[in-house]
Amino acid sequence: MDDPIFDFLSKYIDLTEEEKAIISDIKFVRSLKKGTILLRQGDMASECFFILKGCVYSYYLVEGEVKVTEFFVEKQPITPVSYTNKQPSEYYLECLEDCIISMGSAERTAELMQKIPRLALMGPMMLEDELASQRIKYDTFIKLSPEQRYLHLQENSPQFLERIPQYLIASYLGIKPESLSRIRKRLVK
Amino acid sequence: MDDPIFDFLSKYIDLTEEEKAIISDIKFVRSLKKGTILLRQGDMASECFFILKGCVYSYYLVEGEVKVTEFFVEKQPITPVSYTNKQPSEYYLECLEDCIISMGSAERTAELMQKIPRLALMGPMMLEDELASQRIKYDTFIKLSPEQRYLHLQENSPQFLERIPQYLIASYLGIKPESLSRIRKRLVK
DNA sequence: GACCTTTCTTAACCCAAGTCAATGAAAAAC
DNA sequence: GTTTTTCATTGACTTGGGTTAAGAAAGGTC
Repeated sequence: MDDPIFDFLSKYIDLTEEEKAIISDIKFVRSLKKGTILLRQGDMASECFFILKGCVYSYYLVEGEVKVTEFFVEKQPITPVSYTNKQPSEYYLECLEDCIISMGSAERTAELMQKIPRLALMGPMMLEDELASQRIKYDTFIKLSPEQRYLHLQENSPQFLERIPQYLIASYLGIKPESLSRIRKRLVK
Repeated sequence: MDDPIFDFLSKYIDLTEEEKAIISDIKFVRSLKKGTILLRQGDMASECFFILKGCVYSYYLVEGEVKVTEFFVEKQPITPVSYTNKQPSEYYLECLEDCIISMGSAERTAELMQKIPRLALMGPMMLEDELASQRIKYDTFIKLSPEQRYLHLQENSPQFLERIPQYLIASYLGIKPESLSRIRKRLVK
């Protein structure tokens, strides 16, 4: 059983084969085309997600302009703010590639928790990890110039540069595509 | 009993008078002079903090330059990343004014949890709140230009503009003090 | 008050990112 | 395979923040 979900869960908890079977039984997996919108600004998030294959990005639409805040790839969970705080979402979630995604509704989560109560222990651990990485992301952005941010991305997430179009990378770095082109040109020398 | 701590805790949990007495008994409060450093880059955080009075800020030192990431004021908890993940801190915490601060060590927290077990329920709730506000902070920074960030601060945290020197506000907004001066001048017109 | 330190403002000049427009390259659609 | 659309690059020009340096204003101290 080499499902990416179990790979992910094993970071937090050791599951027996029976427990894995229960999870496999309850989980709800969907194939989604590139361009599919998982969550729209203004909508309530009724699901959280786990990416089995593909790539998803989150963005705000500010005066018609896309502002990318995050890329998610294989083995990453996505818990929309809207799912947690029950307010309409401020941002979009969209598939950047054809994706295979496991969807988690409140009902299915409740069913899982009922059948495997100790799964609840994972919640705070995941929250802690999420908070730490969110803080690091903010602090990195603050500390670095656009050029340094590009180098940092090259260093730390080179896969992104290969599979994600440059105009979205530019937005993620807080600059325009033309500026990213120039930065790349500068760096070649 | 109008201690700011109980005001804060009441957001998450209703405490009996006995429980409040236990907390008052265990809590450890210190008066600290302006300029006191609560946490140094490279040090392990052995305490978390709750501000009863005063103002604290966090900053990185990048090539000798101060990069402010956060201001904390009355009724705010401060849980250093280093306290949670047991790694040396990457940033500093310093008193911006004379402060009265309640300090929380792992030992005192354990003692509290033992005497009032249901306090443990608060942990995940606080984490969730922290995560949401951290995300909003990042997203706001990404979405706005320096001038818009200043207007946003003026709108949402006007107290900061009164009690915090402008060169630290500038750093928090990601710009130099001279640029903030110019932005303010532009906006007057 | 006089002195010193810290903070804020202004001005001149520089540079990197934004804007606008054109072109080329690559990918998608037919 | 051709057409159409999307994406990336380049150039000319603008704009806003960085740099440096000087001086003004505000706060503390003796």
